[in-house]
Amino acid sequence: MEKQAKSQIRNSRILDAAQTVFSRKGYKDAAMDEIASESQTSKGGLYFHFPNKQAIFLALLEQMAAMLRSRAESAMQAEPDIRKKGDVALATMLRTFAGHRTLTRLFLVEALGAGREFNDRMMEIHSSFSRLIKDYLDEAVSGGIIASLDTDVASTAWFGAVNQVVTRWVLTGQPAQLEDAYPALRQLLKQGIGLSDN
Amino acid sequence: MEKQAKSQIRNSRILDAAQTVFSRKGYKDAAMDEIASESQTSKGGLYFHFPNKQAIFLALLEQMAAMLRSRAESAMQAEPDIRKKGDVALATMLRTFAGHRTLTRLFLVEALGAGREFNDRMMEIHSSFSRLIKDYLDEAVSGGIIASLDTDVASTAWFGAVNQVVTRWVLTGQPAQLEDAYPALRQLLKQGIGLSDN
DNA sequence: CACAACCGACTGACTCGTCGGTTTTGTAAG
DNA sequence: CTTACAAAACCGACGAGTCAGTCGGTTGTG
Repeated sequence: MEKQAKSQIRNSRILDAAQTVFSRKGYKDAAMDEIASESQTSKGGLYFHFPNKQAIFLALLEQMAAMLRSRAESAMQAEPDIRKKGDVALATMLRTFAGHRTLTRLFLVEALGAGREFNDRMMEIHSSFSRLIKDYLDEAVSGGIIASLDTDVASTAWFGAVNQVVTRWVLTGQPAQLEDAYPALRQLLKQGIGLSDN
Repeated sequence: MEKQAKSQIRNSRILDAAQTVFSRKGYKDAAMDEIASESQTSKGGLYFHFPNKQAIFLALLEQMAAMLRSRAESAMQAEPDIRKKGDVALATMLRTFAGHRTLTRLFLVEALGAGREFNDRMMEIHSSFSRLIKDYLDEAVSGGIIASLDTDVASTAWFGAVNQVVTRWVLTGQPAQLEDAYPALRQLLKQGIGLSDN
């Protein structure tokens, strides 16, 4: 096997291991030694692939954010009916979270308290999602689908509502199937902006 | 001055200092030595009043939770109109958060990622607030004010929506006055459960 | 042979909690 | 009033452990 491919494999094995350890211990309590042994490598190997601990964590966050964003965006583009774009985005998000529980845990729980350095990055990621929602809401407003409203607060609130439902699921396991929350959440959000449930 | 009163003062001065340091550094990065010097005490003094670092943090969380709960509950009891109970509770919460920014930061940001030991306690606190909301929603449903809905998901989503708006305010300072988010948030939440804005 | 990839002992910095000792306070007898 | 004494409150040096990151050396591949 060529070098590059092998290195690539190591790289993602490290990320897998980091995901496991971070989500088991939290950011601060996760030791590089543990990530090393979990990924069948050594401390030196880790530091060959990543400059420091923070970079590994950020890579994981970026990975999750990219996955969520791309899936949500393509799902929305594939749906021509503006009224339904929000629905498919929500359904897609829930499905993606449901399929990546440990990454979700990192993304929603560990990342916030991991230290001041991460808050900026996390706020950017949060903003980018709120932005996605805000653009959708603005489009719906200008399209005359819904009445004018404070889309800044609304997108933040929407994001928070979904966030909390997912966080509860991650931490307590309720609802057993995350997707079960979809109908109620959908109605709540749509009605909140004055879109009748159809 | 008698012993007990002085001890009481020390105790709360320690909590004040801890609040400052925890919110400046986060839980893990906050050193007991720093809390000691900030509270004009010594390490030994700290450990005379509290068994360990965790206990100090939990005491702060409990303090914030108790304040929020009692204010919200008494505000709701003072309001006879069921339709308006939610409004006054929301307004009270926002006002309380706005008046205690550093405690809010601890409560919503630092506490989540502070370690596995805190997640259980935090989930209990979250639940107790969701419960408060759920009871209100259930009362409104059985009173025929609103149509039947999944109050579990709804209360979680409400909590999350408020949570996120407050968190954004804590981390980014938007909106400048937290209370400015009240009208939009109020309409969003009430409309979401099918209560026309009055 | 050159260079990427990898190894793991080691260092330096840090911090929780402890403990022996000191000061302050309340109390009560002289 | 003051002396005596116990208990509460407080002090800070230190033990013991942790862990991110380094570095000199090794292995494998083109």
